[in-house]
Amino acid sequence: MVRTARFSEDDFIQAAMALVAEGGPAAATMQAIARRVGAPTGSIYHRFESRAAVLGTAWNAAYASFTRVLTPLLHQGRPREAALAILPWAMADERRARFLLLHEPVALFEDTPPPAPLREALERLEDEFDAAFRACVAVAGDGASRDEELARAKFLIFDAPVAILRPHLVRGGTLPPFAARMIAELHAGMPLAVTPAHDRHAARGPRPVAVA
Amino acid sequence: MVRTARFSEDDFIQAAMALVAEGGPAAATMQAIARRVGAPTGSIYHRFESRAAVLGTAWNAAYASFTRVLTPLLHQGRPREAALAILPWAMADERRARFLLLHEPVALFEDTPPPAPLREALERLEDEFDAAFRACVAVAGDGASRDEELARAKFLIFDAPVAILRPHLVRGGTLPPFAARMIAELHAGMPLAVTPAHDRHAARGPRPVAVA
DNA sequence: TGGTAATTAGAATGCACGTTTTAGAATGTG
DNA sequence: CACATTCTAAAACGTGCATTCTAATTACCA
Repeated sequence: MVRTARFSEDDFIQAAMALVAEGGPAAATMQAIARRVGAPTGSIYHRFESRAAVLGTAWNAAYASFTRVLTPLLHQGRPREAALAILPWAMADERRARFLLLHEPVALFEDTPPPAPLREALERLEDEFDAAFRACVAVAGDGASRDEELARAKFLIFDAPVAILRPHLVRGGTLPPFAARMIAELHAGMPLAVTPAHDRHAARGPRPVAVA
Repeated sequence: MVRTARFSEDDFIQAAMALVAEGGPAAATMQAIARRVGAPTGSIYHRFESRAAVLGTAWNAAYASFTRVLTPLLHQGRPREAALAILPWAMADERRARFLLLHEPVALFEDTPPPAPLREALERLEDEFDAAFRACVAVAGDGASRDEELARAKFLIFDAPVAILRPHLVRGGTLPPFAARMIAELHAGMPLAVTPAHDRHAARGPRPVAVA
C-alpha cells in the first residue's frame, strides 16, 4: 500500500446496514452509502466489486455475528438460553438487528445476487446454523416427526423470539422488560425435547469457518 | 362508459401482488406489472395515479381481507380460533399471503408513500384491528401490565402464527399438518386472559368501514 | 528526490424506471 | 351515422441509478 486509505471497507458496510435499517433496501443506493461515509461514489468500487457485494458482505457479517452467539448454546443443548440471547444481541447494535431481522433477503438479493464467494460463505453459515439446531433437538421417530421437532425448535429458538422482538425493533428505543419474560414463558409452556449430551457430539455440524 | 375495458383494476393489483410475492418490491415495476397483464404500460395510469397507488391499493386489499377474518373472532373473545384462522386464510391465496406477511411495508412505501386517501384507509384498518385486540384481552392493572397483556395477545394471535407459517410461505407448497398443532400447543401453554363477554361490548372499536 | 502504486475525487456513461404524451381504436348516445 | 368519451397502444421524456473513466493526490521506496 502506498497511500493511507481515508475510508475503510467497514465504513461502507456500516453505512449500508444503517441505510437498509432505516429506509429499506431501496434506500441503500451506492450514492447514499458514499454520501453517508463522506466519500465519492467511485471509492466504494476500490473495495467492493458491486452493490450486491456490499450488501452481501454486510449480510454475511450480520448473520455471522448472530450465529456466533446462538450456535454454541445450541451445541450445549440450551435452547432457552439461545432464545434469550437474541435480545442482548439485538440491543447491542440495533441497526444491525434491524438490517438482519426486518428484511427478507429476497428483497436485497433478488435482482442481482452477490458474487459466488459471498453466496458460498452464506451457505456455509446457514448450514452450520442448521446443523446446530439438528444437534440440539432430540432424535425421535421417523422423518415426519423429526421434521416437526426441528420446526418446533426453530420456532421456539429463532422465529418466536424474533417475533417478540420485532415490534420493538420497528418502533426503536429500549426493550420492554416483558420481552424476556414472554420468551421464558413460551419455553416453559411449550417445552423442547433436547438431545442427551452424549449424542450431541455425533450430530455436531462442521467446524465453524471464517467468513469475510 | 363508452369503450369496454380489456384490463380491470384488479388485473393490475393481482399482477403487482404476484410480482412482489415472487421477487420482492423491486420486482414490481410498472413495466413488469403491465407485461404480466399483457397491457401497455400507460394503461395502468388510466386506473391508478401512480405506482404507489397500485401497491397501496393492493396492500389495503390484502390487509382488509386478512382483518375481515380475524376481527370478528377477536370481538367474540376467541383468540385461539383467530390464531388458527390465519392458516386457511394464507393457503386460500398464497401470493396474497406472501405479499402481506413477507414484506415490511417500509420497503414498499418508504420512497414514495401512497396517496392520502389510501393512507387514511389503511390507518382506519389498522385502528380497527388494534381495537379488536384491545377488546379481546382482559383489562388488568395499570398501564404497564396492560401493555404487556396487549403485546402477549398480539404475539399469540398474530406474530407467532405468522412466524410458524413463514418458513412454509417462503418455501411454498402445502402446509404441514403440524403448523396448526404448534399454534394450538402454543395457546395451551401460554394462555391469554380474555375479556368477559359483558365487558367486550364496551371496549369494541368503531364499526368496520368499507375500503376501496 | 523522483518514481510508483494505491487511493481519492468527481465527472461521464448507459441503462432501467416512472411517468407523460400522442395517436388511434372501440362503443354507447343523439 | 357522427360525436364524445374511454380506453388501448406504443413511443418518448426525464430522472436516478450502478458502474466506469480520467485525473489528481498521497505516501512509501529506491
